Amino acid sequence: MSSAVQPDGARTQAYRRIRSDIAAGALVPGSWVREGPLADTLGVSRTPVREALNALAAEGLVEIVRHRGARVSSWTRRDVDEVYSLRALLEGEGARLAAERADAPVTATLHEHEHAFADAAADLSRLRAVGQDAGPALDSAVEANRALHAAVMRAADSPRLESLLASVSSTPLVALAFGHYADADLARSVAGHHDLVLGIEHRDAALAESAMRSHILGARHAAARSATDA
Amino acid sequence: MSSAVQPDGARTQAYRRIRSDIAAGALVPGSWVREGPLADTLGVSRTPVREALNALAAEGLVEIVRHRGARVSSWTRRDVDEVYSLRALLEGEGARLAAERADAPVTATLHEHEHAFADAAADLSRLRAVGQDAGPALDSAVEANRALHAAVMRAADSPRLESLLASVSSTPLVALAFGHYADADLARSVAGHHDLVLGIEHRDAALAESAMRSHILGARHAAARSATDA
DNA sequence: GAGGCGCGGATCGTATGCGTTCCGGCGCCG
DNA sequence: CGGCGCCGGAACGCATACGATCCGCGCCTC
Repeated sequence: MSSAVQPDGARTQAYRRIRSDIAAGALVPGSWVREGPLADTLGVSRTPVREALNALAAEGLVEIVRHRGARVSSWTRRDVDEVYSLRALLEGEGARLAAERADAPVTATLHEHEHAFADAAADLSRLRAVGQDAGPALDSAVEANRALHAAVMRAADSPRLESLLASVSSTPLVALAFGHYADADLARSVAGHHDLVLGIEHRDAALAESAMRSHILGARHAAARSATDA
Repeated sequence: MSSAVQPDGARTQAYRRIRSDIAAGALVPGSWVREGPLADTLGVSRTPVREALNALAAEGLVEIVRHRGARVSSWTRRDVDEVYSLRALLEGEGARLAAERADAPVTATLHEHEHAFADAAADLSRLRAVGQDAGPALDSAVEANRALHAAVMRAADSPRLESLLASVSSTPLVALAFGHYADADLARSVAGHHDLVLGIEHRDAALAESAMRSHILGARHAAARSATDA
């Protein structure tokens, strides 16, 4: 009846909805996510909702207890540290690979890294602009940041690495962290990204990996500030 | 009618079955896994089978195409390399953490690393024994190897790292690789594990990480020999 | 008054049914 | 003779139905 009939299935719809509700804070950690009510809200049946919950459980966003249901995962300080350590490890590796492979079509299935990195440079420019404007367009900074990281992973050209990273980055903490970004943090972030792009463009794997690692490990502290629960 | 009525749900049953069938080679890469027939074979309905397939898809063991079904993933040489690189990265990190945390109860939720590592030493002994006997008890070596790696990850005390590792180790390649182990490989493996345990027991993070990395990166070549498809 | 026990309600886990989508083969047309 | 469109069959995606399991609460016993 609407405009779009079936862009994607009901399952994906449920998945996105629950995910965004968690990220937005509408679903607080520890609260239960009932299948029935959610199905009614979305206008679908319990089956796709159930599958979406299983997918979210696989990513660690919710915990499922047999015959009890699914509840939103709680994040302790230690969990946050763990996630950021792993992100540093994985994204560092991604940056290293990106630097090594930049415009060096060694293996098959590679297309146009250089082109992909033109985008990355554009993202960096956007970040810089926001850094100067300071403040208002923070959403834009978040988006530029996300795009830059995505460009790096694309250049790394390692689907499984990307998948692993998604498993730990899916957390709403990444978004929440930005809410606690001080201006100094933002400046440091921009500078870090500068080194990162520099390292990749000059095929300096050590610089790229190191810059990415410090970028993430630095962000960890900003994130830690937003971890309130035990 | 059997003995056990409900040890665990039908979903887990289906999951294990499909997984082992893939590992055993009963399901060859590229072939389709139909929901209906499998449900009949297992004596359950399509629903739990379907959920099991989704779980396996999340781990990358099968690929699901909408309205077509699930088929066993094919492994190219490049996929194998990628998996082993990631294992080296993750297990290396695990070894590093294990060495850093060995008998140093800094954070909460740590119990008895030292005790956990008594087990690890025992596993190492078993590996050594097999190394000397050479040949016959290769299954025992596989098991000892698995136990040792598990002990390291336990000592690393990082649930998410463990989960990520499972995502890439789930592959049947790990088991297959041992089938192509030459005696020299086995000896190298034992020596590598020796350094690994040494590094952890002496809290030498660099040694532990390095030993684990070379152990895995070495095993990659043995695994590469068993990768036949394009 | 405190603790154990049984009952009712709610929710999940699985089974089954129906509509939709896609593939493979056959006939028609250029 | 080759390419294109239609049609039948099969499998999936989702909806719905039913039985199993667990929690909360009131009652009974000590």
